[in-house]
Amino acid sequence: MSEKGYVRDKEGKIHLIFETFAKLVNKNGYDKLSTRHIAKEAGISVGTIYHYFPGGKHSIASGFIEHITYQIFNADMFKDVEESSLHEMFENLVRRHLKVHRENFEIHRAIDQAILANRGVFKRHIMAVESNIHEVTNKLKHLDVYADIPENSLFKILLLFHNLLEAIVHRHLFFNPVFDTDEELTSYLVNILLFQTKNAFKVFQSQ
Amino acid sequence: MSEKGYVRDKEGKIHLIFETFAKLVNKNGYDKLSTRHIAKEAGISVGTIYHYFPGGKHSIASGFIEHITYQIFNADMFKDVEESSLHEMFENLVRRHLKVHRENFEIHRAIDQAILANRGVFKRHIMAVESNIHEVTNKLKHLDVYADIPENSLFKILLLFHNLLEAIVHRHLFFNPVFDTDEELTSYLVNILLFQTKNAFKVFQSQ
Amino acid sequence: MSEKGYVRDKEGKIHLIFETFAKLVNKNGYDKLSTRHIAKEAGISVGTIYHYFPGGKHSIASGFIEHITYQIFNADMFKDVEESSLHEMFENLVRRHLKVHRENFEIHRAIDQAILANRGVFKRHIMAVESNIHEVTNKLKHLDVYADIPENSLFKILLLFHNLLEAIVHRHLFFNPVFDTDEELTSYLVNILLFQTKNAFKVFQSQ
Amino acid sequence: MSEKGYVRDKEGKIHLIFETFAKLVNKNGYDKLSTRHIAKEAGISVGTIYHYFPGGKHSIASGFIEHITYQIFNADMFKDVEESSLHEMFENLVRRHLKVHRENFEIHRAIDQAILANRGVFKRHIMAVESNIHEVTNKLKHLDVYADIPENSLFKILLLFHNLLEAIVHRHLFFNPVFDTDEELTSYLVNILLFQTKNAFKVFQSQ
DNA sequence: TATGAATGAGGTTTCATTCAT
DNA sequence: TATGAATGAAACCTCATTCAT
Repeated sequence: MSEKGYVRDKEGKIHLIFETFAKLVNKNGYDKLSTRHIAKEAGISVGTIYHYFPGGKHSIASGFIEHITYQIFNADMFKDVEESSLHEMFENLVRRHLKVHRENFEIHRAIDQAILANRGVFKRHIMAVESNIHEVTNKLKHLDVYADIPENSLFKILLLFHNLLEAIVHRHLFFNPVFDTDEELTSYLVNILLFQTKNAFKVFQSQ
Repeated sequence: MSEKGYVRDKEGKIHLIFETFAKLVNKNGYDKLSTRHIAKEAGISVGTIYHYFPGGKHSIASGFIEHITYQIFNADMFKDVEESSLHEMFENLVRRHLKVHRENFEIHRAIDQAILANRGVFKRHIMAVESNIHEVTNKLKHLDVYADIPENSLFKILLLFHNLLEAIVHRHLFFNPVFDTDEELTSYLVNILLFQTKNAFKVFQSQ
Repeated sequence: MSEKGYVRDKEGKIHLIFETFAKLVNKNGYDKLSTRHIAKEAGISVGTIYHYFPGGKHSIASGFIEHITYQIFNADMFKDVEESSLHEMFENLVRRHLKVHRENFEIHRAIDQAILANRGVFKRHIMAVESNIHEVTNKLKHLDVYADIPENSLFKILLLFHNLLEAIVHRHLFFNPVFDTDEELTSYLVNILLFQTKNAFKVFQSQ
Repeated sequence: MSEKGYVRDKEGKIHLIFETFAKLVNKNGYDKLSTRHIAKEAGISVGTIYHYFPGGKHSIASGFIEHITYQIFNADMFKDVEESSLHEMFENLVRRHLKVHRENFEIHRAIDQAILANRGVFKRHIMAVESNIHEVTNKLKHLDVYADIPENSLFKILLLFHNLLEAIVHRHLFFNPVFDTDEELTSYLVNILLFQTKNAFKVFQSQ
């Protein structure tokens, strides 16, 4: 039994809980989820869950959000941009975003529910997003294309970008599916994102 | 007033239930809400609630949404538009939208929760929005400014408009408050809405 | 509107209620049955049901039992008996009895439940059986084969006969299905019934 | 005794629940019984009951049946049989059977209700009876008197025996009390049982 | 006669959480 | 660390029944 053994075991448990959480949410939705269900499905005891997540179900959701924030929005999305291919890049980005959401439809819906239902989750979500976008900013600012933009402006632009993307995709998927095809949605979004980008740069230049 | 202490008043009861629902949601949020609480607060029996809303809490939310859809988006918002004042009109519109949401913050958050949690509510919500926007379309199409737009195009434009507005405001209020002031949010939204409008008209003209 | 019109209407309502009762019991069992369900299915109001059956669900069950007691045990079953064909007659009788129960399986199970659950139903059931067997006795005593048996003996024999039949069939159908085929059950029952009959007559002759 | 006021005692809890179940059924009948009442009377929480009996009331009944099946029918009943005393043995047996039922009248009626009302209880009941009679068979087959009978024949004979006994006693007690005295019932039953036994052996010998 | 709105007690079940082991 | 028995509040919903209309 190595010293690290315990730690790895601990991480394994947490991973197992997240995994089971995702599995059950995808199956039955966030509502029907309970700590007991997770425990049973994961083959561990409720006590163990509370040991790692003292806040219970919402706590797990909170943790899970941090876990997947990167998946939704990261530096790779903006890496290979050149002025000429901006449109194309946005298209890929939107498509990827849609894909991620479609593949884990229930998970993302569940996260929205958790955020709306619990103030604590709400706060940790905001912090997770912010920290993630800071990370993205830090990675991008070294690239030539973004070198001229002040760091805090870049941060703000990315934040708005992220939010616009999330807002429209979630609205379409979870609240009001108004686009008949993904193509339609993509083209709509790309247009708006391009517009926002131009705008943002204008604002930045006038500063 | 009978000895039994109850009065027959179908309309009044339903109204009372909606009223109490709103009151309690505003006070404690949708999560903490139960049919029992509503019954107690309204001074009626649980049975009565289930008599009118066999689906319980979600059913009430569902009904309530239809009840207030008009408040969020209606023809008056677009009445006094003239090309010159488009910007101004959008500003008023956004401000009004924000105001409505701020005044009933918890209600609107609750509705989002209900939609995410329950497929039935989701469906009725979509239908309510659609029917409301149809109504708006019917009222606007007689005005000179909109006379040249085919009815189904006008409908689609308004629907996208409505969704964009809702998407961004809800995201800002309930998920990720990125604007420091309402002014900032308003200006951001007006810009995007103007852009979308121009775009929509361009699309329409090219048809 | 004839004077009889009201009466016929009344009988029609009662008939409708019985019919609906049977229908719903057969569909969902006695447990899941409620006055409301009957009312809804029959297209009448709960009030009407209570008007005719002030005791509610159990009251209907009670009435229904009287309604079908005859079906289970009647004079026709014993009419064409001649010493030689006693075995055959019993066989037909048992087969018929089984058939009646199989065709209305849930109804008969429901009746047993009602009798066990409610003292009033229990009492009315006993009275119904007794009165029915009295009727059977009265019809049979005029036949040559039964002419020599004193009326009260005939009554007692028939009562025991009825009970033995019911006891074994109900046990087999509702509690402990031990016979693999209906043939097996029939032969078992015929044997016992023949034995009981001989015995009964012996007892009677020795009186 | 902890400050929390609860003790960990799995076996004891289950026993206590059965005990309380029996107590309350005897007092008010199966209908009026609820998990809430049991919890209150037993001084434990509703949750505990559902922890051990996830199916609630019917589940408890189910368990209880297995618990008392032995009491109704067991090897001891057939131990001291010698050809000469067969009649006497049956008499004791019937008397004992009646006594057991009289002493727990409501319990046995409740069990019948539970079996009729719930398919799950029905199934577990059948299995319990079968397994019990298997056990009885295993014990008896070593005795000289039963040595000549093939095991599966002995099983079948005992099963039919058990059912006949139960059928007639339950019918008399719970559905149609036709015997004026226990003596009368006993003599009737002994006769039929003797007859069945002879029959069964005849069948067996002809095989 | 017939209706069905209204009652509210009471049933089943689930839940987050604690804590002795 | 890990367990899972125990809690008991509270959710859900249904029910028989009444009574003004």
